[in-house]
Amino acid sequence: MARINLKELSRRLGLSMTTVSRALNGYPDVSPRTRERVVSMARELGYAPNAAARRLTSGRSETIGFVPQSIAAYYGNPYFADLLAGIGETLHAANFDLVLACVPEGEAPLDVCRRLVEGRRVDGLILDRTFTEDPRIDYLAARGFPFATLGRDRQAARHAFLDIDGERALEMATERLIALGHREIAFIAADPRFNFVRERLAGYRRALADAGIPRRRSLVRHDGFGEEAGARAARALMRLCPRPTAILCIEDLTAIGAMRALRALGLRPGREVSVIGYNDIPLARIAEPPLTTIRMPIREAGRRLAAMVLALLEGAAPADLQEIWEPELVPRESDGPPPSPARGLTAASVNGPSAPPRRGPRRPP
Amino acid sequence: MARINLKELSRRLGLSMTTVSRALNGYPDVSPRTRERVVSMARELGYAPNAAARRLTSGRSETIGFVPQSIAAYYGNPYFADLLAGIGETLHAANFDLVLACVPEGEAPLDVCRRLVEGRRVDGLILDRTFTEDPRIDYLAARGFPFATLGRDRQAARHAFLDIDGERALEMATERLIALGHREIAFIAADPRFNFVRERLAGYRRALADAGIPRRRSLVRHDGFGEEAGARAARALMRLCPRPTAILCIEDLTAIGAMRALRALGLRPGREVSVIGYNDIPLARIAEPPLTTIRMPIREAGRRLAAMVLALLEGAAPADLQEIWEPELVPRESDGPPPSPARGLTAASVNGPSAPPRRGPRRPP
DNA sequence: TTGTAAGCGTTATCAC
DNA sequence: GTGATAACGCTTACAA
Repeated sequence: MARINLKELSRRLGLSMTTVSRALNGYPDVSPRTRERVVSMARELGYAPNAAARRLTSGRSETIGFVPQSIAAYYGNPYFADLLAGIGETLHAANFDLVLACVPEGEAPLDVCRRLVEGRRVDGLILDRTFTEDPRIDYLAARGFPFATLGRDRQAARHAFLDIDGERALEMATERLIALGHREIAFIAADPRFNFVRERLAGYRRALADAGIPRRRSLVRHDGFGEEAGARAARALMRLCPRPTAILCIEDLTAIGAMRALRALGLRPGREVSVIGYNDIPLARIAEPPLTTIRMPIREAGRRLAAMVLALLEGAAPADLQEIWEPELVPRESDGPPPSPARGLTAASVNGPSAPPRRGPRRPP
Repeated sequence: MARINLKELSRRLGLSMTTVSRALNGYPDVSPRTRERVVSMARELGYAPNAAARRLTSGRSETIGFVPQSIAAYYGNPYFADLLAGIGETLHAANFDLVLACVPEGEAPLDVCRRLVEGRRVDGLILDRTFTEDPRIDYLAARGFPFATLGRDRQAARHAFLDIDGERALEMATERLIALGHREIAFIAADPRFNFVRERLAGYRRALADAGIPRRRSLVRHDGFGEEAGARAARALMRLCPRPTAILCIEDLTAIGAMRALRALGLRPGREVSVIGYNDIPLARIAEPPLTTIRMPIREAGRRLAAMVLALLEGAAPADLQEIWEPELVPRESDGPPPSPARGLTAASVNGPSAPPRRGPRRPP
């Protein structure tokens, strides 16, 4: 089956390429009869415009790139598929392609961005897990290239972003622990070059400050993601004096590793030591004990990010495309009052009134 | 910074576009001095060829598409990122882009393939989780379009594929249970339209047949993926008479759900009832008890699939690009002899000699 | 309402 | 070795 092109299609119709093109692309100045003839013959012959030609002429690639900081950082994170599905489904509806840029180890995400931008392979980009000093952002912002990030950063004022408020999330989690009576609250964090890590640290610190609890540096660790890191950090924390009675974790697997290490030390998570995770992966619900954690509407976030980039291409101003969504704290059984409560609160009295009111995320139009 | 194109670059060099193009693309008939001048000035001016123009002229898109049967089927599966990373990294090295096609619910994967193929958006495709009757395959094979699948199917003789041998995996797992003394062995499978499900069922049946154990239809269920499905299926299986003493599962989350349901019934997984999973997700190692399961080198598989498609574009014959890799059984603690052993075997005597010799996967050249 | 013709930025085919 | 020049298949002023 020889592929048919516009020239051949219009020849068979006895029309000019111009008219056929216009009929197919929905321009108004074509008579209804002509349009109908064109459309039906195009369908019959299986005509599909050559994307390269269309892109060359129009100057638009109808493609959006997604450049993860590192796909490796998503290993074991079951929500990567969700994020991609959200992005992809929105782009698909707009007839855009999604190019997934994989940054191999040893290569810089910036170089991958460059290749995409300078070769005009994409019309816009989506970035995630930005660094405090992120060359991708400097580069794109300097060129005025359309892009949106998942998460805020220092330059956020200048570009589109969607942040699921990690600062607020850790503030909520920390407040919850404080209300339960904890005062020695540890945080197993990760590389603070990640903006989302810094953000969550800020929430933790703010809650402590608001409660008048002095910070102890040794309670904050940067062991990072995964179960092993969590276990290692928990063991180290349990050697401190005084020992923390609660541990916040940068993500659920870290928390689950921490809980495992605690059990191995004869400490029951949720009783002797409280643990709170982040992400609400499926495992969180069935962990022992079920993990109190933070839920993020990640699929929805993917959709919105894609919609933001498309809006930028339509001329929207970045300043109008900046959203911060409220995360949701999911109370389960891995936290509770400290062994010798400083105040007389129960888990119930905390779950009740201070359960966070859920503000639904704003939807794309 | 105005984007510079070939015309402008050659004007500044005082050379023709032809020569510059040839110098840049490594053609032999350019003098070394000229090439050097061209390359250095191109770098200096930040010249990057326009992808659309290049694609239009060359007829190649330098893009490979990946069309998952459904991204939704990967939710909660932490290895999706691994597969993509493997594919992406190999394509990147060949200077190819990866288009991830998301098939929204309600749309047919075939239509997504069509769009990519007929718009010449991709030079080749990678498919996964093929169906027994898979219109994507019929379509691509009929057109002679280059593609490779993750997993075999009925038409496998005609196209490139890489299969991590699910039939062998389930045969191994079933043999292991038989050697431990089990005879009532159940299988919680999934929709048998998936070739990988049928394949695994075949391995299960072959092992039973080889051991002279008659099949019982009620021992095979098709509840599908995820923890809930596993729990439901396990409860149903435990109502059977005689009750199965072992349960094979289509994937780890299913197995973990089954174990949960068993515990709720007062049955200890690995003691009263053996359970074996599939995939070796991180959770498998830390489940209670740690789950015996099948490990797949999924990242490596992604790399090899990408390499296969690239080889097809170089003219390789599909028949030379068909590989079946040996999976690896990871023995842990969720299986053991049945409560009243038919024969006197211990778990140790099974783990020892019949632990599968690992044939390493063949590597891409 | 329809048609003509000029690009878009490359690569490939020839000559020189 | 190098350089005109013609595709590639489409969109879009501009004309009719």
